[in-house]
Amino acid sequence: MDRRQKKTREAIFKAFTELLAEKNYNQIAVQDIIDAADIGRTTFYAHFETKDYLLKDLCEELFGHIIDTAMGLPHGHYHYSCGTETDSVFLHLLRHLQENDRNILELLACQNNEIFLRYFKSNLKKLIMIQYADKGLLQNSKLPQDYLVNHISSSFVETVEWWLSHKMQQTPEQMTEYFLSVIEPILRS
Amino acid sequence: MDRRQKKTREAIFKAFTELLAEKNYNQIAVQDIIDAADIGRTTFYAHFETKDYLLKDLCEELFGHIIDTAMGLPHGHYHYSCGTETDSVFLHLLRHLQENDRNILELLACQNNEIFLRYFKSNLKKLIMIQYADKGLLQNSKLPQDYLVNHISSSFVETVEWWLSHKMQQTPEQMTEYFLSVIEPILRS
DNA sequence: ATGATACAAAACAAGCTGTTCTGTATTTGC
DNA sequence: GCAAATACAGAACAGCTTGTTTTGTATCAT
Repeated sequence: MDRRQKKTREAIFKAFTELLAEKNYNQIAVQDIIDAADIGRTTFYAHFETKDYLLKDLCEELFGHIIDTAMGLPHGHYHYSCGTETDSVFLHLLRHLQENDRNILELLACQNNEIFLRYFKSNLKKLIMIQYADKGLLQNSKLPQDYLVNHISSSFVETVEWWLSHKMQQTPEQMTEYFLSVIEPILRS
Repeated sequence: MDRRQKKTREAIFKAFTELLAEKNYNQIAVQDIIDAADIGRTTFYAHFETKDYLLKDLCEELFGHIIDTAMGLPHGHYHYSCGTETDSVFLHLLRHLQENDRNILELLACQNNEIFLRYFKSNLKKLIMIQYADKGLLQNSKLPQDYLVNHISSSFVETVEWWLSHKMQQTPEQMTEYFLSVIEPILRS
């Protein structure tokens, strides 16, 4: 990709992220992003058709990255103690979040975080399907599988949200324990 | 309250609700609401400072009503078999939703439903505190109480959302069973 | 009946949007 | 290295939305 394109694209993402940390999504004008990114008006519209598409692209880049690394795909950054059986993907995810990779925390904690949480949840579902379906844990229950998957991913997202609202004072290990103690009893039923 | 005020206020709510059923919140202009409600421009701004405040007021009226009736407060409409011990408040709520009181379903199923689900969840928390805290069920667990309350209310909201996404083909009783089988194991721990 | 209140209509400045045009800088292919 | 392609800046634009102001009319409460 053209060096210039990449540069402006990231400048827009950066400006947008910073604005989201202080303002509501609805209250951010395209003009604000243009000013903050210090680019020409034409340039923005050359990259993104509209503000909504910008958000969509940002989310895909963000959560694609997060989920990929959680699934152990190579990404050239330090891999914690993954590989251990007891180390759940969820602990890995929480550590990843704590590291605040790509300023994702600002976005998850900002107003209108529903937008990001929705993407987060959507990507989590895929992850959970892979993680649990193989082991047959989703079959044991009397509940419909998609209800269960939805419940698990929602619960994880809520756990993250709760963690953020408590300023992440708990350790990732502690949060994993909370989450698992709310989820595991159901899988055994 | 003045008869005229009440009339326009409800005309605005009605127009807004109908617009939300077909359009995204962001895509609805104040002008659209004014046109749909068939009122003067000045009148709208005399009632609501901005579109966001309109939404806020609508939510408060809506969920205040829902939660009040769920808690058994008198509201002059048919009360199902409430009073029975096994009849949970949640079943009552689901039946209430199925009845589609005040077109709340359109709002919960529309785009940008996060706005309403947020209010829904917030009101549910109060309800759950009252419902469970008295019985000491929230103390048994090793989990922080507010984590637990958050988890329960979120799970209920997610249950409703799942129900809606499946076009409410399940009975309220069935949905209550799903919900309780996901929640009760935790309360017994 | 009368003063207060709610509303309608129109006009207004200000701001945002998305596009188009012209001209400049940078990159890529050869 | 040169030339064509590409990315960008700046300005100007029509169209729309917003929130306010002004003037005048209808309805309510007492």
